[in-house]
Formats: sequence, C-alpha cells, structure tokens
Amino acid sequence: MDVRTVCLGILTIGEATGYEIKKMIEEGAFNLCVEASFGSIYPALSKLTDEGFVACRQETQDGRPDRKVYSLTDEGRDLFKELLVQPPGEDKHKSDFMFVSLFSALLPPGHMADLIDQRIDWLKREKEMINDVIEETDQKGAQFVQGYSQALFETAIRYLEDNRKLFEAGSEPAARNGVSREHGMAAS
Amino acid sequence: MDVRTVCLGILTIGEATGYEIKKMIEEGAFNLCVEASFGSIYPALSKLTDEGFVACRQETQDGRPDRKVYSLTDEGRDLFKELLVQPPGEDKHKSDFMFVSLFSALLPPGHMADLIDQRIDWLKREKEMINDVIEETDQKGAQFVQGYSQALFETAIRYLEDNRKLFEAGSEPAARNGVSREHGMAAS
DNA sequence: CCCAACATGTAAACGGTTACATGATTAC
DNA sequence: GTAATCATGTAACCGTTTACATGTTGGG
Repeated sequence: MDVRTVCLGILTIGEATGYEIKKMIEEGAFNLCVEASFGSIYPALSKLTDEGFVACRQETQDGRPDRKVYSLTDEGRDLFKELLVQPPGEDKHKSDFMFVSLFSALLPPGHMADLIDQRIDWLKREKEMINDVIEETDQKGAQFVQGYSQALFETAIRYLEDNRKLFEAGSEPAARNGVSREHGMAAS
Repeated sequence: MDVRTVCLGILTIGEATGYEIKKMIEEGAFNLCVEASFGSIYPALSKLTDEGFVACRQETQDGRPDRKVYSLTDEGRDLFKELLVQPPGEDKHKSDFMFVSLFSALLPPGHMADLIDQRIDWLKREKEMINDVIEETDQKGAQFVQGYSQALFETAIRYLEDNRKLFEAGSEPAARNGVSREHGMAAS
C-alpha cells in the first residue's frame, strides 16, 4: 500500500498535518499495514494538493512552527473509494527474526533464547499499543482489525513462550564426540 | 533482510543456482521472511563472487541452458555467521487487506465478505505450502519456524471464519432512518 | 544544558522490481 | 501451437529511506 493511498485514507477520518499522519502511521492501527517516513509523506501530500485530491489550510501558531492542515476534497474521497475496491496486494510479512531462527544451528549457545525473550517483550508492547489506540473507536472495520491483530499477537506470544525451552542452554546439541560440528550441517 | 544475506543463508544449506534460490524464496520457508526477484538475486550473487564470499562453478548441460552453481566459501560462512548475530530488524507486516478492512464502511455491500473469503482461501493455500516445504526437515530452527507459522495461519483462518458474518449482506448498515447500529463486536 | 516534541521540506542514495533480451525443451 | 520450465543477465525506473537544513518551546 503506497504512502499516497494511506494519506488519503487517514484524511477520510479527519483533517491532519503531515506530522500527525506520520504519528498515526507509526503509533496507530496503520502500523499493521504500512510504514512511511517524512521523506515520503510530505511529497505525497504536496502532490495530492497539486492534483486537487486534498486541500491545504495553513495555520500560524505562535511559539510553534506553522502547520499545514490537510483535508480531503470530494475528488479525493472519490479517488480513495476507487482505490479501495482495487484487488488488494498479497500480505508481505518480512521477519528478520524468522530468518535468523531458520539458522539457529549457526548461532552461539543461548543467543536464540535471548532473541525469543526480546521478541516476546516486543510483541507484548506492540499488542498493548494497538489495543490502546483502537479501543476508543466504534467503527466496525477498526474493531475487526483490532480483534484480528490481538488474536495474532496472542498466538505468537503463546507460541514463543511455549517453545523457548527448545533453545535453552541445556538442550543445546553438545557435539561431544570429536566430530567436527562444522560439517554436521548436511541438510536432510 | 537484504537479498545478499538471504543468498548466503540459502547457500549454507547447500550449493544452488540463482534460479533455484529464487524458487526457494518464493515457494519455501523463506517466503515468510523475504522476497526477491531475479533482478536482485543475480547481481547479489555476482557481487558475492567478486568479493570471494561465494564460489561459482559453471555447468554445461545439453538440452538445458548452462547453469552457474554457487557455493559458500569459508569467508562467506564466516560473514554469514557475523551477519546472523547482528540485532535483527523489527518485523514488518504490510497488509493491504488490513488497510482496506479499516475502511470497510466505505466499501460497497458484500465486498468485505468477498475479500474475507478470498483471504481465507489464500491463507489455507499458504499454510499448506509452508507445511509441505518444511515437513521433510529435521532441523530445530526450521521446525520452530514451521510451528510458529502454522499457529499464526490457524489463528488467522479461525478469526476470519468466525467474524466473516459481521460483513455479510444481512448485517450491512441499511441506514434508512439514521439509527445507529452498534451491536457488539467486542473482540474481548 | 541538552534533549524531546513540534513542524516542514529537499536531495542523494539505496534497494528492489519490472521489463526486456535470449533460447532450448517438454508437456498439454 | 503454445505455454511452462529451465536459465542468466541488464537497464531503466520507482518508491522509500536517510541525512541534512531550520527553528521554537518546554521539561528533566
């Protein structure tokens, strides 16, 4: 999902500045779908303004920098509805953790258990964050997404907690008999 | 996880051609961690060869195009081990489906239920694919990843099957008289 | 005193995809 | 006959990140 579409989507909820949109993406429900930095958000908003899909109102604040408050135009709303019904792309789950796990045999003893611990902590934090952000909404879609993500986080946390022991120091292979464990890799 | 590292990782399992690496990424367990196309795999392998981290043996076949079989050098194995213990990046879950779901209120009636059906089918296919690919391994890491992904797929499928009804034609707003319909989705 | 939060913006660099070029073989 | 599989490679393009530039206010 490109930054352009995400900006339109966020603006259907209400007007916002580029800065606020960034926060919503990195701390909010949108965190589950996309990521974006200022370097992509600001140009996207400028372009959408040029094209007439969003309107921009400049606000002068004292003590604070000026802000540009963007809002959706009718054309923008129409465009977003069109984009929404396009067949969505496949989910892309990119997990360094999973990749490293596949090669746990090459890691120093205890490393994998540490990684799992860190991951459990991260998952718990992330789960709470999503929960907090969405709880105040009463929209069906948001409720659905929240339930979905909470279910997945719970499963992930439970699985890691249950299987951590596989990688604890005690259960390490212990290739005691002179066989060079460098070779033992032989898949299958 | 960059293509470079993924290539090194795959080559720790055994030698392979660029073509085979591509297949492993899109049909195998690596599908859960990364994606990559020829346009990134071939240059990565060339560069790794130049740098001495992989070796390349050219094989002439008759009837078939020549193939370049890559294998890991000692330096390559060392490099990979170093890369593996670097702190892994955060998981990135990019889901167009989730994004669209957040805006289900803007979709035509029935569209959301269709999307969910398609998604359930996709999840089931994907789950089976991962299951088939990894089942023949006896490596701890692969087993762990397989169990993890199977648990997540099951949870996702169950959630979607259980909550599909929220978006069925019958439960569509039908906001004839401005009455709000706030029945409890309560994902508690 | 410095850092975080607020606020916008640009240019260069990067990693990757898409499309193209080439070409034999096998299966439908 | 035509599509898929095998097999490699390059160049153009694209979206995004990173780093930089600028400036104020408030809290630790």
